[in-house]
Amino acid sequence: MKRAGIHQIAKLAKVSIGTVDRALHGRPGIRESTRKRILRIAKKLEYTPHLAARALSVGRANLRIGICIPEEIRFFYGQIRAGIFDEVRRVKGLGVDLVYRPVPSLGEGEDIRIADLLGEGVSALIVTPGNPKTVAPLIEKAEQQNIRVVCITTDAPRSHRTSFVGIDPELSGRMAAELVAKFVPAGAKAAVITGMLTTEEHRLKSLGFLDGFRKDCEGGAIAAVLEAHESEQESYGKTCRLIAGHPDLHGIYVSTVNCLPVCRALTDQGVSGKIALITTDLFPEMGPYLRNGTIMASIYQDPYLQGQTAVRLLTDLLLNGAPIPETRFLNPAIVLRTNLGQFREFSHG
Amino acid sequence: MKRAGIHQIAKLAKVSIGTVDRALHGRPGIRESTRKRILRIAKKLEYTPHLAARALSVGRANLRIGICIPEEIRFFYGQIRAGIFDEVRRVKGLGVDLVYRPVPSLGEGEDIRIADLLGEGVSALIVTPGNPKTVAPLIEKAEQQNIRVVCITTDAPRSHRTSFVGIDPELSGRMAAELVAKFVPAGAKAAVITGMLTTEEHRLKSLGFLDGFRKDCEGGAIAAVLEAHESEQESYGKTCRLIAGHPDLHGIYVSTVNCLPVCRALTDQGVSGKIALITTDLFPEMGPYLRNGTIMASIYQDPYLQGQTAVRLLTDLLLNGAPIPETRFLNPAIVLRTNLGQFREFSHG
DNA sequence: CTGAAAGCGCTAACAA
DNA sequence: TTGTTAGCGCTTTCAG
Repeated sequence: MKRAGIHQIAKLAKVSIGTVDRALHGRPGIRESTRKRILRIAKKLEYTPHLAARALSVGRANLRIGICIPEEIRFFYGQIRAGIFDEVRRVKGLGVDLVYRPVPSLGEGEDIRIADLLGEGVSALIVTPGNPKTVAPLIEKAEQQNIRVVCITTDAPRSHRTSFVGIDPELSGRMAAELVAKFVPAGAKAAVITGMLTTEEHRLKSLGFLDGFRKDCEGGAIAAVLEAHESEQESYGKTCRLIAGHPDLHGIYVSTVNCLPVCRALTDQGVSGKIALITTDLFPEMGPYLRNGTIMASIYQDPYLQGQTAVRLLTDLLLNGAPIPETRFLNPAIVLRTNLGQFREFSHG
Repeated sequence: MKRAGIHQIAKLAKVSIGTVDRALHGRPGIRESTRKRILRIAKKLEYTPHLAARALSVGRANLRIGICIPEEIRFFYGQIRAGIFDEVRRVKGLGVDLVYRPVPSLGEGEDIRIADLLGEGVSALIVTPGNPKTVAPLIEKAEQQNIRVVCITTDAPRSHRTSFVGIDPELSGRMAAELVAKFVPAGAKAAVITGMLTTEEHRLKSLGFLDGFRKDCEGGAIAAVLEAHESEQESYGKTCRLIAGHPDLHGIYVSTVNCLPVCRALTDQGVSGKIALITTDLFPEMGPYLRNGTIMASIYQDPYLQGQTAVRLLTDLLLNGAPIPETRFLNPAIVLRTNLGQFREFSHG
């Protein structure tokens, strides 16, 4: 059987297609009773709009997605960007387009950018809130204007954003713990090097690791949880002291992207390969350390997939009316020496 | 600036849109010289067809993709199927549709199914060749009719299929080796349990493991490479004997999906958790063994992503004219206890 | 408040 | 060999 169209509905309702259109889209200038009637018929007929027809009729850009992410294209955000752009390109034919308003770095002037986007008539937003507190009101405002916002990588917890795409930080920590626990002997000591524990994400990763390690490693102990505050020097120094102070240390989990100082410290102290080092994310400079065994494995957030997924959630929702999950945790990938070449960071330059 | 359309071209070439259409699509009834001229103009204008318009005009099914995969929906192939169907649904609006002609099990009557599909006017094919030798000629025939065929999961090496989507078996083996090597002490013994070594895929997985283990595990040795021929009994029996005969065995890699007998053998012999067991793929029955540590990790082929990727390659090629890689190796995922819930097999029932 | 009609860019059938 | 024309299903504008 053929799919019902707007004409079909019009005929059954004994109105014109114009009226049907008004009813379907909540446009003004129609009596409430006729709208009800039309909607009922549409439902009965399981009407779904013909997207190609709509795209054709409305011309360019049926659904504009605003993007506000950091401009730093070198690694992580560049991958997110690529994932978003690639996915949008695939559905351009359906009238999807994007408005790219990046910020120079995470959180830098994002309020202005997002406010701009709201003014540009987008119907959806993808953002990495750098400063959730100041961004939250903007998100509220957007959602009230019926602009769906999807947070990516970092969430805006106190807002009513439509969805979040990213990884589950606690799971990241647990995976790291499981790997360490399997690599080290029972009763071993391990340590966590993180950013600032006041940051929710870092706190959860640590927590996940701590709890996971306690359960996975019989008789294991946590030597320390160090806050490196994303500082290279601090990271290096604290790691050196950690190693010196704990000759029986067998595992280290670095929960931030800032793992190079730790690698250098391990190398300099001559314990590269002796201590199971689990890191986070992936960028080219990590290559040598993964290859020579300093880094045993890395928990990879798959930024490209995050970008792709964010766009998919939105188009599935806005084009096909698919349900959208409130949060979408992606499966962290595990980077080893052998599969290094499989990751975009290492195969696409 | 606005994108050039068929009208624009017609005006510049001083012909009608009908003629432009003929030129653009290699339809008959046009002088070669005018076709050349029109094509040149189109190129200069960077003409890209408006897919929505095309889909609308041509009505249902602009690009029909034929699917011939095993019907066994329980696990692996069910995931492939889901990936394919989901992805097709997302571009249905662009006139993409599929013709599903499954075989009961791998290779069973696939020639007939594929031949059927060729007769049904599809313009692309996604197949899992069960018997590459007999399928290859059909693939040749299809490609000669300008039907692009993508092999999925298993390749048809001697054919000119347009692309292959799956994992690199050798890499699978290497990853397993890296994991085992990291889990066991130096000088440890490991074994491989595989299907039939005459099968290319099994041979390559074993090879990858053997070579990888030799390099990754200092002083390590391979205790045995057992062919279990996908038989439960054989698998169980051989594993028991393997364990009995090698008290110093520290690692086992099962390169087929048939890992349950091995798990049972390890459990029955009381070495569950003592021997690092790396398996392949994922299905619900593996859950308990992953949770209790009998299986240390599994190398997951991500069938859903394979299906999705196959469709994407085809639509990108046929709709957007994107280049298509001759082979597309996906990154095998690593299943651990902690991330078990992230996989579709365990979160979607 | 509702109806009628003109396209959107392309395909396909028919005319010349 | 080429031109003309009628839609595809929807949005939008202009009349009523």
